[in-house]
Amino acid sequence: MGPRRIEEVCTKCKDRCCARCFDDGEESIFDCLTKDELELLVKEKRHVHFKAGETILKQNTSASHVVCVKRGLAKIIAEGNGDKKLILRLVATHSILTGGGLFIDDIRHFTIQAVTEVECCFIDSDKIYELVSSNSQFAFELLKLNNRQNIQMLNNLVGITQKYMPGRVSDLLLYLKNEIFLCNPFDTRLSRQELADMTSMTMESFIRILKEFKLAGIISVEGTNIHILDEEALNLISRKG
Amino acid sequence: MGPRRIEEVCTKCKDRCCARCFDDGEESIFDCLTKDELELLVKEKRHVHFKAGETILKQNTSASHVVCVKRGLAKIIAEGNGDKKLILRLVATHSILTGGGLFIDDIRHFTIQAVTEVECCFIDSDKIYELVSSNSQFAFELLKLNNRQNIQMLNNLVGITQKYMPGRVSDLLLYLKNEIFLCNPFDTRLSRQELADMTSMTMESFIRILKEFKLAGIISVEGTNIHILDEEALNLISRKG
DNA sequence: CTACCAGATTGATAAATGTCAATATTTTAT
DNA sequence: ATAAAATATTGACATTTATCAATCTGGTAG
Repeated sequence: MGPRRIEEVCTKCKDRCCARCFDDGEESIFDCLTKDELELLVKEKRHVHFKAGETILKQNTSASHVVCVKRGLAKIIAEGNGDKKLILRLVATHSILTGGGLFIDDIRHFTIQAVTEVECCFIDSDKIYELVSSNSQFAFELLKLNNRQNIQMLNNLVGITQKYMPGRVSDLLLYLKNEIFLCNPFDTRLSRQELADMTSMTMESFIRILKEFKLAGIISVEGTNIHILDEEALNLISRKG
Repeated sequence: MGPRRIEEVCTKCKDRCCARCFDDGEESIFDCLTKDELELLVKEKRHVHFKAGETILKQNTSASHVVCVKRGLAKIIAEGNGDKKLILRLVATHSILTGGGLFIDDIRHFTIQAVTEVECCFIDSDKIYELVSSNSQFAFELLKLNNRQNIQMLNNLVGITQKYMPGRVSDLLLYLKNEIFLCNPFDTRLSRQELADMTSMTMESFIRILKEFKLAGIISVEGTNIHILDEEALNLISRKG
């Protein structure tokens, strides 16, 4: 009944999948599960591979599964009327994604799309329901995760509604460096349009602000590669609005 | 051990307080609690009265309590740099308010302020922790409530970032009628500044849009009293952006 | 009743942001 | 390698929104 047994259930994935998905030292909401519960979770889950650009979950479809991203980078998009879209946040390795409507209307409230190649697992929502009922520590962890994500998104959106474009671009660059890529020259793999969609401005406006920052010596840019040269300047611009 | 016993614990409030706060036919996340659990929740809670304009909870203070609004209207504010503020939503009777940071950093992420006179109860956060641990149905209800509120706020903010002012004002008017006051000529009790803060625009701009709507015969306005004459027009403007 | 005060309204103007079209650059397919 | 397509950049201009100052309004203290 050790982890070995659990791993065998999923025949598709060899490396860090299944039980060990969530057993790599990173904090995880699954840490609190017993072996049996983990086995329940992992049984019948499906392992899926997405190419860059593919849609993982589509807004307004039925939310029968949650998704665990195992490898790669994905973006969470709120789609509005017309082709307006707002990228709410990026998702890197080892996150659980519910699509927003879990426990309520079972409708997804955002679209999730692969930025790079993405490997992930689909788990039945029902399993999550079961675990919330049977394991209060798990419910607690899920509450924490939800709250943390929502506060982050909220702060982000409040910034977008209250700051001028340079402040928003500063916030985005700092977010990318400090919360997503965790290193300094970083390769976003994101198009200008996608970066603009993270700040709620047009691509042209975004490019102009980026150019200003380049001319001011605050950053250097090479394709999708960004190097922050003067982080303090960005902090200042962010605070000033 | 009936409800009477529980009610006696709180000596301050006579009418629909304590156990009966949440026993009036409205759905409530407390419905799933046993009598004993309700008693635990209600013991040591404090009943507080606020005058219009007073701050109930202040952003960035420690989140040692949650608040149940029993009567009156309150607003939830995200305070930004400077005096910038964004009113995220209004809160009417019988809602539980956590201030946002529950279970995470125990810091409040918004300010809650009374619009009219407000009566509410303060409950120790610890009690909520205990109940989440001991009653999985309660954890579930709390998850649902959180998700519902967050999706609503998110949709609202996405609208604000993607629509021009007339669309945002339309959304606000429809929100006030359909989700807060639930009747048609309705008295908001909110100043022009507060209404503007709900749409992330300046007071002057808000007044101008309101005037346009008046001239177009879509609404009539008398002080803080608003009458929606042509809801379809508002829906149209909302959709169009 | 009168003078005051806060909130509401209006107008003129400036600033921020978006739109559209032209051009440059990079990527992809052949 | 070369052509075609997609993405990025730039510029001129239009639109949206904010800012600032002046005026109006209704309520209230004296």
